[in-house]
Amino acid sequence: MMLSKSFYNQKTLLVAKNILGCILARKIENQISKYIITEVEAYNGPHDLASHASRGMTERNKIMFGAPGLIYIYLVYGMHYMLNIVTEEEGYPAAILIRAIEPLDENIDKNLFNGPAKLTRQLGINKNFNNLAIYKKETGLWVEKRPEPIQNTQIKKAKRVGIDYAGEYRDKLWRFIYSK
DNA sequence: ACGATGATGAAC
DNA sequence: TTCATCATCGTA
Repeated sequence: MMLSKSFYNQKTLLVAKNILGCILARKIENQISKYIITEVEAYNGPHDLASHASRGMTERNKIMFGAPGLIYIYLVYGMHYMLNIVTEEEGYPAAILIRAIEPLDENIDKNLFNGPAKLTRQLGINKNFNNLAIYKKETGLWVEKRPEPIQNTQIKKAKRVGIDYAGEYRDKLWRFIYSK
């Protein structure tokens, strides 16, 4: 069952926690592969100094100000695409960054997907996905509800990675990690 | 510990 | 138009 647009129109920290354990599905040439979402980060609002949106709207980050459920892709370090999903109502800039997923197929090497750049590379996700809707199957990328419930004790909180410049927001525990 | 690698945004 | 910066990763 695919998560609908309304799922993403909730508080960003809630979306971050609730998407853990859900299934990320990718369809390439009629082949569907599925992965458990295991790690995400929240980039929350105009005041979050770690967020691209903290210095106002630009050509790159304008998707973050858009409707919930839109895909925000950007390139870092000249070579890595980052996969984000926009949260909350239009006009409020926020998104979650997908940092790690785990293949349902146990035969596939998990280590290929345990990083935000590694997973986009594996799934063939690039700038073409920017501004597409993750709640539409024709995008070829969607999220399905949790196959089984998870406990709060399975969710670890941590500081976000690579944002030491973010002042008072540097130490926010806005990174969420799901472990079985 | 460090270099790869290029789009982005702000300054000039 | 230039220039510093960067929500990372693989190799050392």
